Amino acid sequence: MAGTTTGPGEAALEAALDRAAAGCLARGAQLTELRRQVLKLVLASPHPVGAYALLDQLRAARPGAAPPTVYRALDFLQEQGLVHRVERLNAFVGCAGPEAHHHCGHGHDHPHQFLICGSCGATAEICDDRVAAAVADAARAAGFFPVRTTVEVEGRCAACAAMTQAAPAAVR
Amino acid sequence: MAGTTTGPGEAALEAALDRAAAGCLARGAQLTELRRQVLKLVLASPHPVGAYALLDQLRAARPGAAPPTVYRALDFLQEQGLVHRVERLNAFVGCAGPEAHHHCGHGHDHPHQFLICGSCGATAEICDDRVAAAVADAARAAGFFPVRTTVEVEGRCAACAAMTQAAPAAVR
DNA sequence: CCCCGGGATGATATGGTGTAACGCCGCAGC
DNA sequence: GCTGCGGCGTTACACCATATCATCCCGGGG
Ligand SMILES: [Zn+2]
Ligand SMILES: [Zn+2]
Ligand SMILES: [Zn+2]
Ligand SMILES: [Zn+2]
Repeated sequence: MAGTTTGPGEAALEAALDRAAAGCLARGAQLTELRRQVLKLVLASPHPVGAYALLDQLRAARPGAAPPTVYRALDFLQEQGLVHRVERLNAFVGCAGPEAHHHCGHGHDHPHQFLICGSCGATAEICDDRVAAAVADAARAAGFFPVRTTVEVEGRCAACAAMTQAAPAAVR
Repeated sequence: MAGTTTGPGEAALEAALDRAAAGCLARGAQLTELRRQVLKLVLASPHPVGAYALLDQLRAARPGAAPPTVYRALDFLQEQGLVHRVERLNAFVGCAGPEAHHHCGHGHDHPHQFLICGSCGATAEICDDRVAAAVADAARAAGFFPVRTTVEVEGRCAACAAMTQAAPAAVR
């Protein structure tokens, strides 16, 4: 195994960044060096990462970086569908499947849901059309015109649930 | 009409507070004067209200109030299912139907979804079982054990959508 | 009566998150 | 060259949330 919880390997990471840059160009936008650096940090993190944590890491390469530096980059990356914000955590994650979603018919502003483990912090992105449809239906039934939907589920991931059952006392 | 966007009338408000107090007692908790004041402020607001806005209003009655004062009260009210937090807004709203939900089989920790108008700020709470079921199914299908679910839809309410269509330039 | 424990509140301090506003620079395009 | 615009640096500020310790009250035991 190359990296268990350390994120993707360096080579795969650079390849993903190149793909992201190409996608931006195709949409008439530009993945600048700064934005690329921020995206790299987000993708390299195994868990959602706060803006100020990104800022700390970013300062290694850019000593003058300040909050607006990273927030502007994150806004851009969100518009490009490369990064999502996790509202419950005030944190950011790389999109799990920017090109996989193209394959299943979704653009760069695709519906998504998060499964957040309250025990280990792991956050998984899923893309369930039934959920998206149910939410859109319920909203329209109330005379509402949905634009953007946030679905975040807090609970236990499979690994943590198994561990809790095996050794309940080991948590604390 | 008693109050269009000014929230419920004083009498209805006090009645709701009395019902809330009775519900708390039934669950072995106590709606103290402070908590009752905070709940009253939340219920009186036609829109989601931030903790510091509540604090400002609360100081009229309690000059010494500080952030922990209002946050502790809000935590209690959330546990009692009398108030919800809107993650996207970092704000709080009174639960739309604490006793209506009992009627349809939900306890004081009931599933709910928010429809947030990005134009006028109006936030409606709905309780759609199909949405709740779809989210729970999707989570379990991924081997995840859901505990608490957040569903928040940003878009346009019926009134704002109609207005935008009638006079597109009137927004700005 | 005194002591004690727990719940609620008061009070102070600090940390975390996000944005406004201004200015500079480089690069088209006229 | 001037201008418009996008990207970025820089400063300052506003808003959101929690940690920590002290105090008060009130019911239960000794
Ligand atoms: Zn995604
Ligand atoms: Zn876990
Ligand atoms: Zn509710
Ligand atoms: Zn509206």
